[in-house]
Amino acid sequence: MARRGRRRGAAVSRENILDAARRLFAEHGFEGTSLRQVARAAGVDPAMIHHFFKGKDELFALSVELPADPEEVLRGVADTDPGQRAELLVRTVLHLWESPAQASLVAFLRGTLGSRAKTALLREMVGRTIISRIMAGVPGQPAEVALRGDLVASQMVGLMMVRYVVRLEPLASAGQDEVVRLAAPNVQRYLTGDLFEQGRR
Amino acid sequence: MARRGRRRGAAVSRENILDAARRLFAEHGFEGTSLRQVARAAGVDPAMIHHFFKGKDELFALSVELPADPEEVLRGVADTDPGQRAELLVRTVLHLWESPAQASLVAFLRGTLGSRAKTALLREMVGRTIISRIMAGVPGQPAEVALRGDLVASQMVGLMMVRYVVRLEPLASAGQDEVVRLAAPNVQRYLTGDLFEQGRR
DNA sequence: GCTTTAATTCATCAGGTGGTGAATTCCCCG
DNA sequence: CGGGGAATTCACCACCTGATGAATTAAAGC
Repeated sequence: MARRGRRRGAAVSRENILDAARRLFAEHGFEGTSLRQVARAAGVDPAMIHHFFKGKDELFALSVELPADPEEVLRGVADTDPGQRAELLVRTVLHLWESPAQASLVAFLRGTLGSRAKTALLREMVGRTIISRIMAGVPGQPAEVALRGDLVASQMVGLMMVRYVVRLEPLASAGQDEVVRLAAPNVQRYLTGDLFEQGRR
Repeated sequence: MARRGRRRGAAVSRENILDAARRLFAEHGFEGTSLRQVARAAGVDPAMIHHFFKGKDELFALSVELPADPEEVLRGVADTDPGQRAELLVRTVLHLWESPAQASLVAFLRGTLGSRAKTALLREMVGRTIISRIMAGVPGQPAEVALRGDLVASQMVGLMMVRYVVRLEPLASAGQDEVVRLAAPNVQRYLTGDLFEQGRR
């Protein structure tokens, strides 16, 4: 059934492989996904993967690479007044996660959280690149701002995990606007609020 | 060097295997860890694992099983006035994660988040068991309480991820008391605060 | 139209995977 | 002290893993 040699028509196998890889990595993680599964899902011989990519690592890197440049996505956020930045930040992140990029993002998290070695990559990326952009222009001593950044990250990461990875209901099905309304005030406190207030409410 | 037959002295191999499994599952996740690696780390023949456990699944389940019964750990929390429950909740969870159980907990998360199938397990467990205990006695309509529970979970999960799995600095090294002071007010808002407040601070 | 280049499959490799059955050695109970 | 049962290792099994090199076919460039 599968004749040998080049197929007729446009050459789309490379993209098919990337699509299949995205899906499978998102479902089963990095080590839980085999090249043969990917090839089968893409309707292609396993050797094609090595023809197009150097190996499993490169396939993973290219298929789940962040489909959007964090700098670009967060540009608007960094330009907003820190005192009202939270709402836009939450909205922007939700928007990104509900785009076609979702499979890549889940795959990235699943593959990346799977092992300690890969987690280091995520730490560098989230830590230095993303957080620093989110915190740009926030007043305060550097040490304090860094701590605030981690706290913001903790809330955002938790939101992504619960809503998109674990999919806890009813939060997973809540509307985007509702989630923004619910979470933004907490994020805002981490960003610029009084961290040492006593006996609120 | 390794003689055949039973070793002299006390029989500790079973515990050695469990310890090694905990460590390796925490570092490399479920599929990233092989039985032979575990056996090697435990200084034992691979066949021992099948002698003591039914297979890799049971080894994983037993080695990373929650070392503390959620019901017991959260008992004090559920008994506290909901209006001041957040501080105790955060403190309790931090305490648990800084106990010897940490390796098991990280292993549980790593193994569990690795694939979609295993994530369902976590969803059931966190969703029905843990959250319902945390939210016991919180006033409000069931649907609203469920949503509040998910929000609390999002902050707690994010905190665990950032502090213990990804280990973002400076949050990872912050003192327990400080983290409680920083995060508890936000958790409290999710628990019993006004979720629809406008233009705070 | 011919040649170069890329896409595709096949056959195969060395090594790792989880798992099994039997043989050997020791502990513990009677 | 004798014997039953548990602990331990060995020798395998069938299968899957990522990877390679050569052979075949089609598209692209001239």
